[in-house]
Amino acid sequence: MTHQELDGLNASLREALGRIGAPIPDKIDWTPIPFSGQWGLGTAVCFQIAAAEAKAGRPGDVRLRAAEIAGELASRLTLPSAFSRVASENAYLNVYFDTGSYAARVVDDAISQGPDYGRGDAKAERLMVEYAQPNTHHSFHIGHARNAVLGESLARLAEFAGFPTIRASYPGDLGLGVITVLWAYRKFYRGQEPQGVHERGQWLLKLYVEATALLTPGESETPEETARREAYEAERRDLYRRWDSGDPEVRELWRLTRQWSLDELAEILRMLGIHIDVFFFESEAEEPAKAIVKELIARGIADDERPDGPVIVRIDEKLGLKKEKYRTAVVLRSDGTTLYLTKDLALARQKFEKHHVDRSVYVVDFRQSLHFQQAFKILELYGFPQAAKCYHLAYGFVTLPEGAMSARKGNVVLFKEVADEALRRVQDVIAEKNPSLSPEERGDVAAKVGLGALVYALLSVDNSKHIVFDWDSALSFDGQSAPYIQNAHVRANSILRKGGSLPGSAAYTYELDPLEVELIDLVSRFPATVQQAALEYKPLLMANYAFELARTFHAFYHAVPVLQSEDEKVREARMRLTAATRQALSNSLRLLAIQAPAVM
RNA sequence: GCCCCCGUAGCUCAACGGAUAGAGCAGCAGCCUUCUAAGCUGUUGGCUGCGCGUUCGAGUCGCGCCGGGGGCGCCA
Repeated sequence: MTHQELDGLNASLREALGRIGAPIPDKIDWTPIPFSGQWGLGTAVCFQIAAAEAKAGRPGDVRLRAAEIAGELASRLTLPSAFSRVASENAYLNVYFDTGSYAARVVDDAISQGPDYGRGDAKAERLMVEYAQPNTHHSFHIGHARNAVLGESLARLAEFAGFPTIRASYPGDLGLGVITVLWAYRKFYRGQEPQGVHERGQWLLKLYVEATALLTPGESETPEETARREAYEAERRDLYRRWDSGDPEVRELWRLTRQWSLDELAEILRMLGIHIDVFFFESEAEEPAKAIVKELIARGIADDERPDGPVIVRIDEKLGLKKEKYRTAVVLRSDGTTLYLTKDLALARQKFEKHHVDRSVYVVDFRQSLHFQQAFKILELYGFPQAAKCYHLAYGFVTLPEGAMSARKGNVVLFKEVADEALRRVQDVIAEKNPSLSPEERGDVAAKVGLGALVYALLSVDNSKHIVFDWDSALSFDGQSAPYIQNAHVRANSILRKGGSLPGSAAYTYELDPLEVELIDLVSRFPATVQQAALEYKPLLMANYAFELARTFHAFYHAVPVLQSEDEKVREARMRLTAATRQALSNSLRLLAIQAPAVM
């Protein structure tokens, strides 16, 4: 649907409205008609007109009158050439495309544009997605995976939709948790270093769990235990001081162990197909954060209550709100040290000024909603115009059936464990379903399908909802799942491989099967879905689209012969439709950060 | 006390203010000498938490309840 065609259609409609003496609305919305075997656009303007007439005093039933208007319009509308038929149905005015020419255009576009099919026009605004920001000295669990996958899919969608896009990560590399690990390392494991990227990363989590147990008051401690714990606690505090003052030995150990975490993170990101452009470290935000607080005080936005209190911003008061909503935020402790919020303000400024970001998306769990609302409002008060385009993509937790995951208690499901298990399960399925695959192919397919299943399970639930992690549903290979979509891609691929060279063009002038029309319809909607998913920051829309497309293709595959078509012209047209579908499937999966294997 | 999120089929979830609220899982009945059965077809299943309002039209928007979760001055 081009702008010219839509304009032409609207012009004819306005003319027809004029002829029947009806008021002409400012804006006419056309939406796809619910699928009925032929494909077109419908508008509900008749409802609006009938409602307006009723309001002006015309008696009678609005719905009947709308149907009457639709009927009159249908008989008087001069149809632009792209359309073949106009009808009044359920008081809607529907126009139907010339299916043949439209189908050919959709299929030709998808095939000729290939991996770029659906790419949006370049946009002026620069967008940054901040995600994959786990704390160091921990290991990457399934909740972090939800974050990483959401952010990556969003970044891919935004980029493909036309936004210059920067991927940013903000690891938390300081704080009591980090110091706790360092303490345990120096106390019990000095000089040790497990071999293997994941082993080292996971080992730090083990240290953290052990240390936390030793430092947490027990239920019935003996006096000796209490004394020991308090001694440990004093050591940890001392270590924190030494880290803070820049003690070379402590800093060196911190950097070394931090690198272990970052190495593991890099490996996991590689598995997920994620490349981060910019790393911001929390430990590097301290000074810029202090600087911004000074400015906030100087501008009268922040109130300095030191030495009796901290530096605060009374946000509601500054905004003139009567009810408490954004409340009061502390931006600097009374001892002059910064907080998470302070660092986020400094980080935002760096994003705006150094990276020239116009839209800034933060993929962070929903518990931090107030934190981000406060941060965005303070940025607005400061005067950053980009503050209005800061968006917190809040997502719900991944919990276990028995309750929340807790790194402290050590009951976390690590991403790597799930990935390994996914691989094992896919290998089993391959052995059963497709034993002819070579060992090399098996490994490759298992990685794509296993990880794909996990990624899809995390993306196909609205980000506002919690996910209860369950091995069987997270690694489901049936129904609404990545393997189902990948399998549709593989089947299309298989047809095309057997069909020989793809015909350069084909006509859709024969009587199309309803499944062919539906397939063409879905393929044609891909570009609009990209835009909507990117602009609304909702990878879920793409996840749903990919499933719909795969489902329709599977049905088509069973009901409609392609290579076995008796008519050569029909065979060519269906081969091209299969190729167009394969392209839309492949592009959709790519935007979900899921790989599409050629065989499975 | 205030703020935010969620409530749709037995379970897990979809649905630009628009046409008969849809999928998957689970259940039941079928389909592999035919392009990969990780598939397809059929079938069972609903006062969209409750009430009022706005609208030609509400699962969707507004207000008020109920239930669940989260957050609220020196944690991150």
